[in-house]
Amino acid sequence: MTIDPTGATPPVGIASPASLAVSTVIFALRPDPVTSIMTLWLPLVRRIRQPHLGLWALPGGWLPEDEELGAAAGRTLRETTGLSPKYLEQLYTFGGIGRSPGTRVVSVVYWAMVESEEAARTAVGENVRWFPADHLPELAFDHNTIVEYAQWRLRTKVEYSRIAHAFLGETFTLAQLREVHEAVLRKPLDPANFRRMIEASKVVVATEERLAGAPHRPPRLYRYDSSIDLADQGPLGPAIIGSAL
Amino acid sequence: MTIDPTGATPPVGIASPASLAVSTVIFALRPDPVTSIMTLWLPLVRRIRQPHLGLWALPGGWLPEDEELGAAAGRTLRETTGLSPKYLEQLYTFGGIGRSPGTRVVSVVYWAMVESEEAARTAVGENVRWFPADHLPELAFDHNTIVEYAQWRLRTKVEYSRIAHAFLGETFTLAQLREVHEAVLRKPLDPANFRRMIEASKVVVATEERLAGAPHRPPRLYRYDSSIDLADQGPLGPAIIGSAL
DNA sequence: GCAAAAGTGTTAGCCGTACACCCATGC
DNA sequence: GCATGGGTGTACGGCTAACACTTTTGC
Repeated sequence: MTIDPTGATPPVGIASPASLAVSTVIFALRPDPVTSIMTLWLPLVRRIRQPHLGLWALPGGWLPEDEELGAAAGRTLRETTGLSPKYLEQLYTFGGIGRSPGTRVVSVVYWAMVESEEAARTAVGENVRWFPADHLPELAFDHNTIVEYAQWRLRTKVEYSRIAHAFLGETFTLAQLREVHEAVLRKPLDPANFRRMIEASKVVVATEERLAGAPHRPPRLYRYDSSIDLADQGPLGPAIIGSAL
Repeated sequence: MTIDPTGATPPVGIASPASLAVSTVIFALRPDPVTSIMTLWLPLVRRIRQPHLGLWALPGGWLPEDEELGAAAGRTLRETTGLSPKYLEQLYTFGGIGRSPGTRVVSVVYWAMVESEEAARTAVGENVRWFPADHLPELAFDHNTIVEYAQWRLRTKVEYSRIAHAFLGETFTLAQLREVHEAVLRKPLDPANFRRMIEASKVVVATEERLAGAPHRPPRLYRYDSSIDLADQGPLGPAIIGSAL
């Protein structure tokens, strides 16, 4: 009986049972090329090795011995896509035996959000490209499943926590914030009720500035109130917010 | 640039960056020895190796190359505690660099629930013991943090999903089901409103049997309706329910 | 009959939804 | 001034909390 739970000594007599990788599902809001409506997009990288050479996959890499899990997720996505996430949180660990041909690979997967402006700045090349989240090609490994799960998590979490501002810049209008919710939840929201819901949650504070230029009444700009977070994130805390990677 | 996200080939030139372990937080409901009120308990195993020799820890073990993550969690907890969980779900992956002296250990942690009767049958020995969840001793590694997080997950999940029946046997009274909710949420619930809430959710079906023996009106026995599960468990599905390990 | 828990009924308040309506700006 | 989105007011319906009340058993 080998009772050595989560212990420190490596498995005696067992040589490297599985390889440990870290991957990230990154979300950003970008306008649909034809309708201009904001929808969910995510960047993928083309595989330049076997297996699944040529297929699109989530950015990621192997876990170095001296790097924290979240830090490794942030680093690999910055190295491969050039993006700096505003929010990063562990999603799930995928370790199915058959998920990768050859050696067993266990992937600790994170999910992240980047601002729309940051996403627009990204270098898009032959091996990095943005895809609309609900029209993905066939991905490498089990990455289609992973993306599905990440989208589900994003949708549920937008409703009970207030993470939507991670898609936006420092200041934003309530219409922009509503646009985020609508894109994630894939349904229109009543502007009046949305305003009251956000005001009641107290997660935003009004600034004195207004956004001019449009042929309507100029909307007020708001700022996220970092001192308040109503969502009970649990004893682990809410992962990395801001560019504190 | 090593782009090989979640890939198949082991890290080239990097020898076994971290050891992979699997641990489980197991919950059961047992009566408080003095007040007889049902509260949350969990079984721990005493460490019989360094580091943290002698301290109590979560049951677990190393991940074999040919075993699924959930299966390994179920097997190790059965081997160390003799318990068969009725519900098992991945909790979180802990991989902090300093969490274990010596080699880097990444632990994929699961959480589980066992029936009260099953828990009562368990062999309790020198190296396996039940502890009340809110009066734990100092545990090995970061296991205190892990248990905290698991309790938080259990509390939140009891409210939006209907997993409380995993603590109970095949049939149960609504008072017993309410007792589960009260123990997990640590607050009393109105019997009348609880009844209506459960009936509205349609997760239980009434049987014709009643529980006699007490000096009151005998309560009706209910059964869990496996065909209905209102909680949106996401694309990954709800982990293992029943003894299908 | 009496105590105690099972089970039913009723009411008040809160909250999400729907929608009518006024406000302010560019053209 | 007119179209359009920003912003406010209000009323309805469903859900939950609180609690009175009836039912059914063992003693």
